[in-house]
Amino acid sequence: MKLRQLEYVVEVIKQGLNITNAAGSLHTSQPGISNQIKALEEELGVSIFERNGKHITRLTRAGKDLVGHFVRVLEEVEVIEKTAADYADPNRGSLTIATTHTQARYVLPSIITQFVEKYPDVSLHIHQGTPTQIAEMTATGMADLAIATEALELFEGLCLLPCYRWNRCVMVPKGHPLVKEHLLTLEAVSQYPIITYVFGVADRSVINKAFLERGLDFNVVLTAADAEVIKTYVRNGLGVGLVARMAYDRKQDQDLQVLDAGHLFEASVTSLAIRRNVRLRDYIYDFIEMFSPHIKRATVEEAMAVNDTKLQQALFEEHVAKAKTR
Amino acid sequence: MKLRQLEYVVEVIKQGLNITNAAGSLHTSQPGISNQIKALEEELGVSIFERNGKHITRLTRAGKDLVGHFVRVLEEVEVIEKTAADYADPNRGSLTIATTHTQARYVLPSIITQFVEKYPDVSLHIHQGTPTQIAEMTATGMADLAIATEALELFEGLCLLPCYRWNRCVMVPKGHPLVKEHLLTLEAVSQYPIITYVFGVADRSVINKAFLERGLDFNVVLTAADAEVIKTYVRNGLGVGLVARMAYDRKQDQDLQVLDAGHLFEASVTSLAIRRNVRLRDYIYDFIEMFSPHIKRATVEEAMAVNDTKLQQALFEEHVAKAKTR
DNA sequence: AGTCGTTACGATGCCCGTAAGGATA
DNA sequence: TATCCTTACGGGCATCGTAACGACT
Repeated sequence: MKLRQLEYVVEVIKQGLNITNAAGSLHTSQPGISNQIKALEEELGVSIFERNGKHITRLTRAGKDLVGHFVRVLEEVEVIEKTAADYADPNRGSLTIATTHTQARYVLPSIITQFVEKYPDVSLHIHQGTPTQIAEMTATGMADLAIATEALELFEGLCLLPCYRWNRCVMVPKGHPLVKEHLLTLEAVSQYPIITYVFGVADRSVINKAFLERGLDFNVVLTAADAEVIKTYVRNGLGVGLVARMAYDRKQDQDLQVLDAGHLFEASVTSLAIRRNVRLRDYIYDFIEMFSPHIKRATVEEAMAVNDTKLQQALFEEHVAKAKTR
Repeated sequence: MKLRQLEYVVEVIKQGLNITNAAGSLHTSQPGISNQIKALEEELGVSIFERNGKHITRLTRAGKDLVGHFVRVLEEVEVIEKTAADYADPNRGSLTIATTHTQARYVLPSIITQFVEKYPDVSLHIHQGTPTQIAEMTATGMADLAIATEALELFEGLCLLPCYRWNRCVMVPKGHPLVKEHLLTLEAVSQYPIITYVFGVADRSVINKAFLERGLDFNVVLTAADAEVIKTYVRNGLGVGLVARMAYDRKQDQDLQVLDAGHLFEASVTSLAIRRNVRLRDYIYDFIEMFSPHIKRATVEEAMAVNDTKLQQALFEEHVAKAKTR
């Protein structure tokens, strides 16, 4: 039995039982995979794949039973490699962060700056996407960690850590009538056309919920996936922007006026997700702590060790309570 | 990284950091191991062993951290092999039982007979030894399961399942004065020289405890490791035998008389031990159930899954309650 | 002097990639 | 016909065992 053989089997399954595609993604030849899998099957004395003529149709019962163990072996091998890398050179390696526009544009820059200064030999990659894409990238191992406010909890195999609490603000052009309001109210805001996030980004549903609970009609004239686009239309006078508070840039947004809306909406929590059963490099633990100081290495390891779904939920709630407001 | 390299490292450690011995036990050459380990260290970028000139002195910090993972990979590989073997041919394979004389001679024969009839293609091995040896053989994987009354609980990495409860009897030559006693008492027994087990076998301490609690002097003239030896001296008139009840053989021991002593001593429990994190072949589960019908496959798997020492203890006690008297 | 690990070297055999063959949709 | 897996084959490379070397106890 060879590790390569296990990898091949797992990749063929990942590629939907297609050896050709697996060969492509593993940068090797079809016959190589075909032969190795056959050799493995012969050594084990059981077929892993059911073949109809010259096509793979599905896993055999033995195959289904075995694949889980294959995956566990390969996961453990990965742990070995990462552990060794940390001893070999704790400050060299790569870090891939999957995140949303909001985090990448407004929250991460200062932390990233700190991080690259401390770890100049770590090559950093930021993948931007929707919360769902982010979660998937992390679950499949393409990214080391995910940072987002939504949809991370949906993925099996991810370990979730709440980082910070945030709320929204209203952005208007200078001199807008809303500025004169003594204390901003939902009623006042609802008088104007609203520009805000699309659903699935930045916990949009919280906004709808707030208006609906007060029985207010509100007119969303435009939705966008990120605050920069929203701000552009606010500048054009299309309506009032309803965005995350951290999306306000003191220097670049001097032509806009910000009205805090923290008292109008339920706070949202931005979380960080990592794949379970993975060893993180030392510098990743450090990054996490830079990003969210209350999450120490021990906190992460504790959360990773919890396997029961209910306990996970309980631990998550406990951490939510500790998350500070940004 | 190759599985063979991981095996080599683990074996070298098992052999007390001696490559030469590891080569011997793995049936390969020293240079092969030396080179493979060096290749692994190079690939991982860290030294696993500390070398003083040309001698291995100890594990490096990285080595200590990594070896645990190596072992886990190899354990999982073993699970794969056993699982595959069960699909390939569920009734072919081998079963190695490590046990004491008492079990091997008096308890196992009937079960073994049943078993070989049901599984003629399983090659059966019985290793006899002291409880400590038995436990060690099982912990190191030399034996699939251990059956004994003592010392099994001392080994980390073993999963313990209570099988049955048993007690002792007094064996005397025909016509011995003790036979006339209406109900056997410790006082009566203590009047005669006693022949029984050595310490460390068949829960000998229970015997001492019973006499001491009653404040009785008792005279052990001879101790032996197994009941056959004890019976021989009883036949020679050296004293009365105090042995496990199941050591009485109706046919061969017709010249001896048996007096039950179940009311005089605390019952002992014979247990079965298996190594943790191991997949057992289907027929081994069947053997266990033949041996101890209340232990089903699910019972074993449940006990194996419990990792916390205290919970293990609790589960064990619970099973002890279910163990029947033989 | 003996034990033990490393280096050197030649032969074996495994594995990879290319090319061709056959089966299915 | 297009897709896809298998078989066949030749070249390259890793690995194994023997033998010699060097270091430590």
